[in-house]
Amino acid sequence: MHDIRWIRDNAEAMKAGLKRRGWDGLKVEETVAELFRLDDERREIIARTQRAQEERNRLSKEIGQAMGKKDMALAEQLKARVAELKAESEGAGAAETAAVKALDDALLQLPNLPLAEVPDGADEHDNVETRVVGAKPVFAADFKPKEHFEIGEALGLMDFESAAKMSGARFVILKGALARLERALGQFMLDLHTDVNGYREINPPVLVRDDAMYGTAQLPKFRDDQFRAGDDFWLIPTAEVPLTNLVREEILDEKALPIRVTALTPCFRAEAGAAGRDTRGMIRQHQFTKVELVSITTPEKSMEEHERMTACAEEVLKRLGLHYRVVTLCTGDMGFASQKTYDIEVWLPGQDRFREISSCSVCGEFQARRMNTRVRSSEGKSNRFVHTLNGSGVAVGRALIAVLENYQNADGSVRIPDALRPYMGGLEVIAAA
RNA sequence: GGAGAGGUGGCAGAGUGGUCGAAUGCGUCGCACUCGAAAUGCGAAGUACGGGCAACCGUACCGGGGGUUCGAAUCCCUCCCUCUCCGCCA
Repeated sequence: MHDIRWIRDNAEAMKAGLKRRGWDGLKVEETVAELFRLDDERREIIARTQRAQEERNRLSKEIGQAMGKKDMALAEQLKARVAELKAESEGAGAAETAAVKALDDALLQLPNLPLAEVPDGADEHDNVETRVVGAKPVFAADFKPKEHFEIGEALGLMDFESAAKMSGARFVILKGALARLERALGQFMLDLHTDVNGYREINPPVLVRDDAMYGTAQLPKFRDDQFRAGDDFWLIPTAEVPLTNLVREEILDEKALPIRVTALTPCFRAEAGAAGRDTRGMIRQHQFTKVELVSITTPEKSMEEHERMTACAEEVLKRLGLHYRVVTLCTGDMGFASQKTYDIEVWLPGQDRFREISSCSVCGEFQARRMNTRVRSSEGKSNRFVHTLNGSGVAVGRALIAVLENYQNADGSVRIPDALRPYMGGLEVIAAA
């Protein structure tokens, strides 16, 4: 969420930012003009309400004093005057509430603005490859690497049909060694982030209320992408939601920052806008496991933290011996709350292309404003909003896909990467029973 | 699910209709004392919004929302949360 005062003072920067986000020029002008109108209205109403309230307070105090002096006649006279003001004052109060809400609703619809260094572009084709790490695995000349679902199904350990019977499309059942492989990947990543990368492990709720979803900006704009649980809860689409909301409505000590937390959770996504995309296999599921990284920092440290977080996620792939590249998302491809995003894309030989396996974003104070999370200032100055960052470290389901495709053998078996063997009871190869 | 007790500043904890943004203690910051520190003494300090070039003024905030009243931290309703007992449950 943006600060209306900042928008007032930096209208041109706001407009330019929205245009870089891909907004139509006319829509930008209309939107900003409407914000100004709502804010003018709001301030005028507030001023009016306050004047009315001031008068009421003053007279009420006089009533108290009159009664103290036992001057009942004066008190009654004053009461009559306050009663007259009352209706006016109440109407003004209601108008104020409505005006504040109207402005907030409009502000909640605005995406975060891209940083200057973010490349301009319309969609994923304009993302910029920032670095490439490792190399494609080498297969025999006459062997065409299979896709993960072919490998999994042939092994009899990946079952889409049974999943469809009980839950429908976009679900999968992993069995035996593949079920364990997914568990191994999650444990491995969590251990890496806690033991080596300095994150604190959290086991959070996966059901959250509206406020939390507003805090990280899944609501109000992306309601259709979410799963509802009962009347009160949402299923989290990512552990970013509970991890970031850990500090909602807090005023933090600067000494306590940075806060680095990680969690392994199931994630739930309706995939409403993705009909027909990635329907085969387990690339895009309604339910998947992900290890998430979240950092809360001071405004000064967030950019540095962004690089650090991305490196922490990359370390997962390095240790698994997977080939990947890091791309800087262009303005048109970034998420709603992000100022700058690195995607990590892992090489999938079966698909013969890179696919996203992690996304690391710095959100500036965008989420902190929504959550009202601040850092206490040392000397006299007013408290500032913290900066928030989130990144996948990494998506477990997609990591499993990557292991299957990169470590497959011509005979249909799959070698286990060294880093995972301790988590697989020493197993070296997954082969058909 | 049933019964009861609570939710007040960074923390603890008074306050049951008017001068209460709120006693007191702890913690924090400044000053004095001290070679220095501790102890002690004195003093300072909430957040947000509106107005103003500013000093400053005003409004709101005692878990959230609504109500009663001339006036609400205080009374009523409702929701959320915490605790105790009972029931149920992985």
